[in-house]
Amino acid sequence: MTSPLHPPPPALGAASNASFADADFSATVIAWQRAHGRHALPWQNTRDAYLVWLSEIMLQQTQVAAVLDYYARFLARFPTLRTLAEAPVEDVMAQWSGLGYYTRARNLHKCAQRVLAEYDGVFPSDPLLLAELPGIGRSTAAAIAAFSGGVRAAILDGNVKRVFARVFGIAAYPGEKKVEQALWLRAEALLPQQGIESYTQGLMDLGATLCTRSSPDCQRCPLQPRCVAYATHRVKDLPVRKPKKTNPEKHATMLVIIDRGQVLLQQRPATGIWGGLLSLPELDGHMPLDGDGVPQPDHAAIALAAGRFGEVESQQRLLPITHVFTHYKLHIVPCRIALARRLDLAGEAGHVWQDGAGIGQAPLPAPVKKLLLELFGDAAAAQTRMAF
DNA sequence: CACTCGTGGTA
DNA sequence: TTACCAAGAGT
Repeated sequence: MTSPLHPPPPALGAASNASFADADFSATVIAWQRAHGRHALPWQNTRDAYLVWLSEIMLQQTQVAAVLDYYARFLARFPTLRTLAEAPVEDVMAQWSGLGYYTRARNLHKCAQRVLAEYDGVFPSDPLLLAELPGIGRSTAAAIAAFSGGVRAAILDGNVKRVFARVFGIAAYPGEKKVEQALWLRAEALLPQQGIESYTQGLMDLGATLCTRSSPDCQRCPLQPRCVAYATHRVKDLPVRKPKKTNPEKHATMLVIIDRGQVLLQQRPATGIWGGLLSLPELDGHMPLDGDGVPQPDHAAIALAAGRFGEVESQQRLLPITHVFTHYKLHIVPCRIALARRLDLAGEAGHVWQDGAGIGQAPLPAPVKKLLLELFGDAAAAQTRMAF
């Protein structure tokens, strides 16, 4: 049986780790980074662990272009670790609204509070200690330690996995435990003795700018002479794709209950999709299926659900929205409901009336915020822009 | 360990 | 349009 790794991994143990050592590899990456890498990103050219940490959390599974605006706005609102730790979590969620993976925002807040309480507001420099903090895993801990403290520690993010898979010709799915373990061994063994910051940034930059998933620029790559995938014409086939599975489709009816320029919002549970965000109340219970098997709530069911909040004056089905997640597709049928008389919300825990003008600042999921901004017109959108 | 968790860009 | 997936972590 042949190993998917190239060259075949030796027996486990410290000695096998050392067998991957290759000073020329790191020297090549470092030289390339200093000449052609990125040096002007907002979170670079600093050793402030707060600035580095925030960027690393935002950049988890999120591309640089999507982070830039959020990073600037977040720091304008929370310029220091203390301001973040002492802020209400709702404010943190509002700043994160639209960026996705909202557990990151809750863990960010928790982490700030723990660093303040346990480390007097100063991040530890040891990656093992960093990795014990909420939201910081092994790779993120290494990146923070390397960039903010010059600590020699290995990262293993999507960029590194892709570069390694190609350069070393690793023809196995990197998400598989055994393969990932082997990748960590290489990552540790290839670390340079000097210049950990340039090396770490260089791996990220190579993956992000040259060794991209699609249409990589091998002609400009400093690792091309030693790239197994390039030599064997397998660049397009590596890294091995994740085994695909068919994603389910889900349906939700959202109630857009409007009264006197306000819309009714409901706090979502802390866990699960859009955890901890505000959103529109959803219609639960069984709904009759139409010809395509799509649940279609009838007017009576909608009126019954909305009746908890007031006397329904009118209701109107809005255009359906399809929102695609990584692992399923959600079909939203929004239903606009006008109230003739509003009941008080005592006994309706987690519900709140939101001014139309404040929608842009509310901690809402992206599709819900988009829908409401359209419904409430340019006034709410203008208010959003003014706030920044 | 397999699964969950957002959003926007790309082909 | 559909499918894929990017500076991963938590469960």
